[in-house]
Amino acid sequence: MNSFTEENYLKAIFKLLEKGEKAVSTTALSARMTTKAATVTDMIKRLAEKKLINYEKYQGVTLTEKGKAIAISIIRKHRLWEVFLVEKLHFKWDEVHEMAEQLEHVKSEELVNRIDAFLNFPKFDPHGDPIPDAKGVFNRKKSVLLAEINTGQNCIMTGVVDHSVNFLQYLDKVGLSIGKEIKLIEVVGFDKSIQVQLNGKEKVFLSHEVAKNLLVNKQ
Amino acid sequence: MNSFTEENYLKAIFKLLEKGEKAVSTTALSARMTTKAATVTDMIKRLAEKKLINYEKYQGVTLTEKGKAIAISIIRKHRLWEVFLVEKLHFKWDEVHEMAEQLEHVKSEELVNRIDAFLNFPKFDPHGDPIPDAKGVFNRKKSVLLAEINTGQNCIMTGVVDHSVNFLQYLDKVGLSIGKEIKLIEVVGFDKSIQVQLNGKEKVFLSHEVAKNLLVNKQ
DNA sequence: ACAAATATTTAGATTAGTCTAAATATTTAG
DNA sequence: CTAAATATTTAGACTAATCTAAATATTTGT
Repeated sequence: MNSFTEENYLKAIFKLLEKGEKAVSTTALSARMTTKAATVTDMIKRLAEKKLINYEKYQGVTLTEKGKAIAISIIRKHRLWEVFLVEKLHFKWDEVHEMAEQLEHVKSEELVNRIDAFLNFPKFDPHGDPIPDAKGVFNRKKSVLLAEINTGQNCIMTGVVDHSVNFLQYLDKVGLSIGKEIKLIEVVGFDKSIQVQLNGKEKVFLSHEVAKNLLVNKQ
Repeated sequence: MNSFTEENYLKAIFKLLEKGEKAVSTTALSARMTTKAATVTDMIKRLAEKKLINYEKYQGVTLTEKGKAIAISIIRKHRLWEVFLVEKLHFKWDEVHEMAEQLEHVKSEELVNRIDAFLNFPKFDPHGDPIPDAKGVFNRKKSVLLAEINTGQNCIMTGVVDHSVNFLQYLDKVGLSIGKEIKLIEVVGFDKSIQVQLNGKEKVFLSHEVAKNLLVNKQ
């Protein structure tokens, strides 16, 4: 079994690799982990020993398949717990990170899969980040706020920022729900309200306030 | 902050003290923690240093108020998580211990209190053990052994003494579970086995050994 | 009561994860 | 292209939690 620290290093390496570099430097990792470079060198030697990362002196590291699978499973647990904390325990989306950092290390595949089912297999966490499935497969695109996309862009609604009953009821009324296709027709400069087309059919107007609270995935 | 290990020692000391002794010996603790006596001596020195336990060489240990409060908070978390796992994720009551052992160390008072509310403030865990409230007060309504009640008495099952997988699986099979109504029909003098009626319906025979391991609240 | 048995502590070692300081390798700028 | 700047690794040390072996204290049985 791997320690919390090892799991955290693997997660950090995964996230840094996701940014595009082909290998992660000791310095980048030490910044991410808020430890010293010497500490990172020690740790990556141990992870390489365990065949969780590929490491050559002075050349940075990459994940092996085994290491990558562990990193993804930690990310899956982190994001599912975040959904649980927000949806079921009504925490705000910006309060859950620290708790999820601890919960992600609870060791039980069965537990995380049951949480997944309990939450009805969510695809995105409350921050709009995609949740890998039980096989480690996930949609790599992060969701963005509807208020931040360009005219003409086609999207799929993936979540909300504001979880208030009022807001959810409003969405229901205008016909917006998770999975709905949304195309941005135009932005009105005056108040930044927008006109969108739903499922290639009805067009509706949404205030900037509403657009700031809707998460979408660009298509 | 205290480490997982420190929290586990405090919990173990609390449980051993509950058994009635006025101090916990190094040997008792080493058996409970499955570590060596020498390891326990090191650890209790550290806990005494932190003023979480009272310790005098060769005299065993007791908990300070501070240590007791921590132990109770760990027990509260453990039992609430067990209720969550059984009630919400539909685990069987004999599958949840290991997961709860990990979850009990997640640090957030707010989290455990919200879980408590989410579960509607349960008073007993799935094994029938009482759950301390947010102030550390146990519901002291002490359940009694089924073996100790009188013929004709109506009870509600609240827990078990023996937590072995074997015993819990046996109970499952005969249809006994927390909350079940049990009426004592008769005691057979020969071997002290008993006949009980469940929920005013089916009657079943239980050995004295089983009756000695079932906790009930008289109605 | 006192020797044998048992319990407890001390001493010295190990591993994971961290640090600082020094050594070495790589990258970059003139 | 080489010297300076930067990045990385090595060496040596520290703490928490554990161990074994040895020393010491307490308890028990005749």
